[in-house]
Amino acid sequence: MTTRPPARPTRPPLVSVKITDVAALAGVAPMTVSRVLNTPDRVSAPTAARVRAAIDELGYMPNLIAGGLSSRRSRMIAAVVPTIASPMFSAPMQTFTDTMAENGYHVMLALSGYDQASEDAQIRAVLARRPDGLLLTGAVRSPPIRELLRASNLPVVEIWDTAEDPTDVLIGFDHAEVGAAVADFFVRQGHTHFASLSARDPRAALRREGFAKRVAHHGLTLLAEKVLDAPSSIEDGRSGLRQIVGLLGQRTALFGSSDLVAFGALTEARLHGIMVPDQLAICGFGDFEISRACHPPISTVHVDGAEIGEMAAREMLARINGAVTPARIAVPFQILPRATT
Amino acid sequence: MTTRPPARPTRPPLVSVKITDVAALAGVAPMTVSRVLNTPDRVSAPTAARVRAAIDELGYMPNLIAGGLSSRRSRMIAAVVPTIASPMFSAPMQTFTDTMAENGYHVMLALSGYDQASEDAQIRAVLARRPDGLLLTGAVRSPPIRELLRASNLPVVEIWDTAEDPTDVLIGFDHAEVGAAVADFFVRQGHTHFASLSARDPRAALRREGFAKRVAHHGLTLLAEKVLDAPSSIEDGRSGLRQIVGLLGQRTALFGSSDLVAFGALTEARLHGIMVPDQLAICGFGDFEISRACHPPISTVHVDGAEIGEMAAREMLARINGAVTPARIAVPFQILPRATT
DNA sequence: AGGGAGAATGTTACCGTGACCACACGGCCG
DNA sequence: CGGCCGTGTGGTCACGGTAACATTCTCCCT
Repeated sequence: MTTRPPARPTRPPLVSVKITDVAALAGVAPMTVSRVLNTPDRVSAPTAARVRAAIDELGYMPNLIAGGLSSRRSRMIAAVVPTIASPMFSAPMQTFTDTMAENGYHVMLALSGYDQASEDAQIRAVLARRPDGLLLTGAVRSPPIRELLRASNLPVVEIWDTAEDPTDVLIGFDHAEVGAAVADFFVRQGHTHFASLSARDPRAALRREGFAKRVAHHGLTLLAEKVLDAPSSIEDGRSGLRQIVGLLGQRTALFGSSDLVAFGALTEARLHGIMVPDQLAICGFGDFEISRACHPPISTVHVDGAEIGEMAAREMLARINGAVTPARIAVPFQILPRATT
Repeated sequence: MTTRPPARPTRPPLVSVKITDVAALAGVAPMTVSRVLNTPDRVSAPTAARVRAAIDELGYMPNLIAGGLSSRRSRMIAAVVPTIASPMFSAPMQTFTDTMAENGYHVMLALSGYDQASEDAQIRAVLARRPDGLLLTGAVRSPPIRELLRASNLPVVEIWDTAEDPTDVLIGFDHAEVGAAVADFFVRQGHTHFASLSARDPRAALRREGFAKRVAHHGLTLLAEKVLDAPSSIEDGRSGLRQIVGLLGQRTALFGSSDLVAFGALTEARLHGIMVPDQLAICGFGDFEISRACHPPISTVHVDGAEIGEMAAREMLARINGAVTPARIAVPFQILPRATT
């Protein structure tokens, strides 16, 4: 799938000014120019001023490719996420990228979809760029890739998941616990009949299973479990509800794998004349804006994607700078009861 | 704002296997290994097979940093977008990144917010990485940056906009025309009183102005124009409607700068007991999923963000490979009448 | 049979920077 | 007053590849 572009003649340099030109104009050695840019406190003030003047005059722009080769630090992080079309991943990517940029790092984006092989391929491909760190979605499941990453001693931050044995650092929560907590929440409200509408992705599956197990544990009835495509959309929620509507009883509690699914289910339920929450209670996941801002507002599980992205960036920076940080960081989740339960 | 990370000791190489190791094992020159990877048709089949065996045995992973320095081709594109939190930008970024990846290019992501100075800074920062091309949102407005980009002879694809004089290639449409078309659409439906709810971003402003001018041109009445924060959300649409609700007449046509704003306005209007579309007609912009999948479905302006991202990728690849492509590519937009007009 | 073209591979010389070590200089100490 | 240390700066070379040119060999044509 990753095709090499055809060979082409060499392109002239983007900007022809290089560090030696600056050095010549300022009357110093190239190394001193490099120090002015990278370790300014090791250069005397007058020299630094001369160098900066030369940089401005020539419009010098350092070549980070060359610098990266020489220093073996690319000042770049690679992020492999399934998609940025869902708020679940775009929110943490947004804050992660911002926070890394504030600290002089750029983020290379690789989209893996929901396919395991594609994720492995993307990880291999980005490693060829020698990133200073890797941001991954979910724990790495492929053993050879895990080995590769561990052996490389590269900072790896995995988000949105828990695992017994993370590759390096993992920031997330137990999705099965989320499903169980939602089941308990419904049970406390007196529900006895349940259903779920869930995306075909590993984390959504864990939530669905956690929900189902807890329902069974209470000895109550799971009327329907419908699995939808990933990433699942409002439309998936609507069509999902249409498909299970015949299976629902007088009073059912529905767990949607994301707020988009929940919103779709809510929309469709009302069109069918089903009273929410009296006949159908609905709880989503993710606390996306839509669940808060629609009417009636949808009960959901709050998890702070933006916060996770920022934490991931801090962990990444700490690891890059040699700090030893805990291997697993639990992020709290919280059920937000609103009008649909 | 872009702080350099503190200096650190050199990191050991990610993978210690280099091209010379492969060459030694295969009994060929390093250059031949390079050719096997980059121009396989210039290597005899038996030699290529030996080299590939050596690559597999050693687990060799090429270093694109080194290759990029030597060849002056980074096989990387930098994308500067305001945010990926809005479907407006995440949709084209998704398809752009996918399409570039299929062709062996990675995408470096830089988020500029809606601040001009930040965009300039981000462009300068990413240029230090010597990308093979630049994807920008909207035409570059800063003259020194334009000059820099033009002089660098770098493929630059600007999307989501039109301009008399694009930096290189521009893919988009005239936002003022969109506003005018929406006004005409409302007028054809017999509307005489209008309002707009619009984000504080340059392109939304153009749509709003185009709308207002066309309303004035028809000699009709613009009751309210409310400017919201960017990127504007459902909540902005709701609070915006609350703020203008007192100004609205018996029958008003409202133009929202995005479907999120329109959805918020719709939600709030119904809570106020305003009949949609009889008392308040609403048209959004963007054809996001929410406008299609909510109830009642919201009339909107369809523009295909995913298509734009893919076109941008094709243009980018064509330019990188030396093709001369047209400077301006007009993307059609289309008003989709649904239940709110 | 000689020579020229073209294919396959090797050799050399960088690409632009930063790590490392050498070195000059001034001040402070015993 | 000599040696020692710290600061500021310069010189050299390696980082890991690839472009460009050189070389070898084969095959085919005249």
